[in-house]
Amino acid sequence: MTTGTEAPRRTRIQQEKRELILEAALEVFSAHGFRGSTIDQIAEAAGMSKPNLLYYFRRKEDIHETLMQRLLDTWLAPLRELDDIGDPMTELRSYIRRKLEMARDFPRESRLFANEILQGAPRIMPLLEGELKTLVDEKAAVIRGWMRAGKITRTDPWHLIFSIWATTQHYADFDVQVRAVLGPNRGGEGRFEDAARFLEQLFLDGLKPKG
Amino acid sequence: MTTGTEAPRRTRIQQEKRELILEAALEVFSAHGFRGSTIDQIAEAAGMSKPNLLYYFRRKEDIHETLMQRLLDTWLAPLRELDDIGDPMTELRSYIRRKLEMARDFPRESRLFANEILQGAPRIMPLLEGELKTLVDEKAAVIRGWMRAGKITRTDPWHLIFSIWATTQHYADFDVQVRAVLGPNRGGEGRFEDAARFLEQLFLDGLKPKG
DNA sequence: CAAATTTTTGACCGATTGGACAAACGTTAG
DNA sequence: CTAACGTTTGTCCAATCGGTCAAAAATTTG
Repeated sequence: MTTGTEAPRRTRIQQEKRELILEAALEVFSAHGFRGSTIDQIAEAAGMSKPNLLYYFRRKEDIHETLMQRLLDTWLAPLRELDDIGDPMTELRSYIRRKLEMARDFPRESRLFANEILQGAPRIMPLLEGELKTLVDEKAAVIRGWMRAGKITRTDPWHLIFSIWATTQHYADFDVQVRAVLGPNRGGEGRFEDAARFLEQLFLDGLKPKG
Repeated sequence: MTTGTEAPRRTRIQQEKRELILEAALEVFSAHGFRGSTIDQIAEAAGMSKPNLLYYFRRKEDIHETLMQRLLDTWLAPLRELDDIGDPMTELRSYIRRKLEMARDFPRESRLFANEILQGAPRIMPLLEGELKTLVDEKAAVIRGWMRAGKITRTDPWHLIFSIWATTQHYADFDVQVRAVLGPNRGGEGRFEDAARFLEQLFLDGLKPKG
């Protein structure tokens, strides 16, 4: 009995070109959404003809699916690293910081994910209800443990996680709005440091155990 | 000299049908995005034929534009109500609550807006840099005044507003994810009350002036 | 080198899309 | 009633889309 996903067994050229296509597709999909993007756009961004692209990915959806699969792994990595053993405040601080760094360094990935969820997550619903829920429940239990031990203020761990997701990803997904509102002076690269300072104060001061 | 936008001078039927179309278009656009939606889908949702719909709105973009214009007014209403004179804590609490209520009662509007921003706000960029920035700057000054007066903890007012937007709108835009993670037990209608409690604690406790 | 294999391309196809149009149908005011 | 005006629809069109295919070009393998 072989596994469902067979060994790909790809050529050197196949590996390279597939990477090229995925990079181009990330650019295009994150900017226009799945239906808003055309194979031609992706092919042009990847520097090849449409039939050539379709030689590496037989369907448009295959590109998107591959992209989403890769994304989810790296996307949830910061939460996976939240460690039961570590100091609660330090753990939460570095989680927030890592999430904000991802918003800064991988805004396209964030927007790709946001697009998918906005449309009702038609392609990753099972993952949300399965892998993601399991992970969040697990980490919520960790946080709840810290609360029970009096290390941090008691709150709802799930909504705490949601609010960290929301605030950090906001700087990637709503980037144009953030920059427009902050204006040319404060909207430059420094906005992420300002955001980091603000979020640290908001979450960590708020979570300090009360006398 | 007349204004740029002439008086529409519409029939009773025109008014009714245009409303019907806009309602249907909100449903469709918010679910699939602009490019992901077709005129046929909107026409069917509005219970009329495509040519008939095009009799009321000459182009697909016109529907979207009308929808966005209406949206922005109601969308920014809560922030406009933030009152210099009122008690800071009360004002912020009701702002957060109102925003969360909008996420609960008008999720389609929220997603329509999120979609537009995600795509780089191609159709409302001037509004963001103009009207929106002006409003936010004005309210940030109000908040800063409260901070200077020692009524609330000092932080960055702009990022405070961003984080309120992000956390509240998250419950509309990422609704499927929230429900998937909370599961059938906690993901029901009660999730908004849980969120309200959490956000109140997060923001208001964090903003209480320190001893 | 030469055969086998992989990669690339131009031409093409059916389906879908946004939109035009004129004719048919309804409504309303005189 | 009837003429004028507003509304609705069936039909059609050009453009775009995702995807196919066979043949040419390039690469790998023996």
